[in-house]
Amino acid sequence: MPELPEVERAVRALRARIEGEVIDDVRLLHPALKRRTGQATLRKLRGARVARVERRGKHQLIHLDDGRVVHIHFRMNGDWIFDGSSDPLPRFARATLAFANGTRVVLEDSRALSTVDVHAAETPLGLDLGPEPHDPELTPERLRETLSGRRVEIKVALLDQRVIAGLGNIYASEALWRAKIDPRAIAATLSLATVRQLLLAIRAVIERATGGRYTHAENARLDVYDREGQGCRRCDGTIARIAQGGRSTYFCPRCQRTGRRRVSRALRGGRS
DNA sequence: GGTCGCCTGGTA
DNA sequence: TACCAGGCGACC
Repeated sequence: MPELPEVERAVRALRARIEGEVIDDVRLLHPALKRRTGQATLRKLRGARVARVERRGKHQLIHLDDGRVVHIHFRMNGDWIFDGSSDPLPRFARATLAFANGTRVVLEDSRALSTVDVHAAETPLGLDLGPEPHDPELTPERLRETLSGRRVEIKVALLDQRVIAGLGNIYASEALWRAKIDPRAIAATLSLATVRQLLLAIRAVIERATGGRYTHAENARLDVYDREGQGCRRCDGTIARIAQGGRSTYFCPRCQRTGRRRVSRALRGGRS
């Protein structure tokens, strides 16, 4: 479930439940999670109070009043379930955070790729993230500057969290469609005008999704993602799916032409 | 810069 | 049975 709007939604729900509350018990239920964080570290969380809950990109940070930070990333499938400490655990419960007031937060994640880490106080988190999409300091000029050093395809560059924090595979495809940019265009070659369109598109697709949730049942508002073989909503083209960096990209080869690479006749196969 | 592995499930 | 999955870090 996680891209920025979904994580934002999760963070807000988490904040409403746990800010100011005292931790009673934190448990990791899956071997992959236990491998990352030891039992002793978890035990020491007891009695700490949650000072504030913050999102940075797709990371969720629970700041404790002693400066420690519980750091959660949902990866592909994670989500929060809020219930009471004696309720039966959901099938894919991977971690639980129980609080003194009886609130229980369950990390549910069928694929078990989510991560939970505890950072010591006064320690840099090392998230290495770029600006948030709505950061006013993220101007077209600055984004172009960032992209100017990248010889990768623009779709691949957009998934790099150091370029823009929080953008994921769905919205990268959606934004490129909206801006009419070929996802295979080389990032460094995009003009300032094109980057300006791209930034507007990124903000628009995220804006549209905030508070929403793109499950399969509800993704009717997606223009290209998961629409391979279906008609483009803007032209007579047909949505195609290609692989970039091991991920699926959906796009319309007919109307997403900005930045498209010219292929020489010789490379194309020698026809005159 | 590109590919693979992590995990496990849903779906064609 | 095979393929695909909203992410990311390790590896060549």
